[in-house]
Amino acid sequence: MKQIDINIEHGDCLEVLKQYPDNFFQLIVTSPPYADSRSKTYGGVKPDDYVDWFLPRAEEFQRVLRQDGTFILNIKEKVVNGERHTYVMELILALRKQGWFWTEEFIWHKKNCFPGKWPNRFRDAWERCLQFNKARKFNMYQEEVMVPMGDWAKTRLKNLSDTDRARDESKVSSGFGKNISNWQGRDMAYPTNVLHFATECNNRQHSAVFPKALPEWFIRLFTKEHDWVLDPFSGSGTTAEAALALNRNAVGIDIHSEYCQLAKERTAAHQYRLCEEEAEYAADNS
Amino acid sequence: MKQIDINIEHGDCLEVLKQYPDNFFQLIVTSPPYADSRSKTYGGVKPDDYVDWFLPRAEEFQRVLRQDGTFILNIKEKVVNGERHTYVMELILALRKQGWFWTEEFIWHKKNCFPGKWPNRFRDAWERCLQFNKARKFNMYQEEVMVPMGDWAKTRLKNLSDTDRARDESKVSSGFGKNISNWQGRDMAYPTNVLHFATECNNRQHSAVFPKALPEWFIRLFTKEHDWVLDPFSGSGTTAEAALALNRNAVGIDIHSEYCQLAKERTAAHQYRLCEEEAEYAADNS
DNA sequence: AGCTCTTATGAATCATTGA
DNA sequence: GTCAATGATTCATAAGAGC
Repeated sequence: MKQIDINIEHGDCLEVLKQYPDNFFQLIVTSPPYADSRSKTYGGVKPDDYVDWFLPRAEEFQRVLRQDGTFILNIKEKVVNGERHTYVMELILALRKQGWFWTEEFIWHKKNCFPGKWPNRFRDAWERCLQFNKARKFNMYQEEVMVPMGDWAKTRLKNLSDTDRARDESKVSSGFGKNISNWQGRDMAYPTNVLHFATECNNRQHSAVFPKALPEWFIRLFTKEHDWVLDPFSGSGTTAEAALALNRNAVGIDIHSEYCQLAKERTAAHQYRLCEEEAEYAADNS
Repeated sequence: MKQIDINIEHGDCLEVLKQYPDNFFQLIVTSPPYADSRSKTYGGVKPDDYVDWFLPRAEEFQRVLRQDGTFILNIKEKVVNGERHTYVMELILALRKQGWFWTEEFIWHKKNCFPGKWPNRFRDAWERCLQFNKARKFNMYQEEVMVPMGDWAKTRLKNLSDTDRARDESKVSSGFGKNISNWQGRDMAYPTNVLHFATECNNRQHSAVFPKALPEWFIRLFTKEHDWVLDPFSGSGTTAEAALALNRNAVGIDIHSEYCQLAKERTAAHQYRLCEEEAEYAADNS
């Protein structure tokens, strides 16, 4: 049994990452400090300065990420002066100039978003999860995140009608046909690019709204066991905890020592479990 | 009873709109032809040329829109060469330079999105509905789109199948069950900025590009009866039909005469109904 | 009125082939 | 080599039919 490592590092990821070699991490998944929000607790980058602040760090991310690795950026633009700020749009364009491929934009639909009422907008119930890659080919394990198929399909597969196969011939102008027989024996379907996760509102001391299920989903999709996962804005260590629970190695970096302390405590339990298992394994094989 | 007008105009909106005065429309809601490399399908604007093509038209939109009016743009970027093209990002930035306020981005979640499987991406289940305004203050009637809490909860609970529960990974403490208590005693709730509409797949001759419910929602939210609604890329007239059904005046413009013909036919039924009602009204008051 | 079962089809994407 | 057309892949919804 291979050892699972976990490093929680204190400092600015721009500096800390210099210790890490090129092409090291399989996945970077992070929810960086949002512009200006929580300005006291988290450094407080102004919306207008956000891109300039982010880019040098993204350059380090690109260096330490493997060629077949993936970078997931969970972000949402703030409302400034009654309109959505454009720093996320600008960031996407700037990251592409930096050499990243903007492969996809997942939507995280927050089902139990914060209540509230404003005169000219509704509650914000979604965030972006931007997928960037170093190359067009990257590792992806789609089967790991399959979801139960709709009830409709299940009942239908019991009796396969003639017309279900007939559309192969009667193709429409688009040249689209279907072959329902492929579905037989399956009760799982591939998900879409809209993710449904409830925000965790546990009244811990940290205000992170990042539910563990979110990094978990991307870790399962883009890495296999014993791969290395990085969260350069680690906060209370949700990503590291998720990685550990899935038997991946993890590095979490945060500029606040309190958060690092918290993250270390959270991951300690997992490490203890892993050590136990290792000891058992060793005993069994002695 | 005031007369409801409907104009379906044939031509390029860039030209046709010149006949309309400044500050005329209360709402512009449209789903423009998406960028497409194939030139035959719909005018065929190439992704790289999209912003340049769109901007002069947006300038006309800005002229004919009232100060307190709203412009809703339903759009989604295509995948080009394995990554999302950036023309929508660039368009948002360009429209802001043109003077528009980018107030909000609604997400249209298409639950019955197009099937398919690919090695490095999942099915695309959402589109953007970008909200632009001429001023920070604009008309908005939030009560008109409130969702009935009781009914929704009831049907939701009734239809809550096992797969629904398995699919919603809201197994956190704040999950589905807990929120039910919050609904007690409340009939209506404000929606969020995530909209759920299925694409219409009726076996008619004309296939609606977007479901009627989508323009309907925005028309109810941003206009009152007898306001003027514009769809500059009208297609088969879904927006005009929705506007008419809600007792709003509508103008639809499309560059294809076949679509204009179709739109006229669709709206004719509504106009007939309105005339009938008017006649009755007149008879009652004679 | 309900309920099930049947059927049509949708702004999709990718790899390959052909011009 | 670049660009355009073709074939292969696949799920959720509503409308309609039948009971």
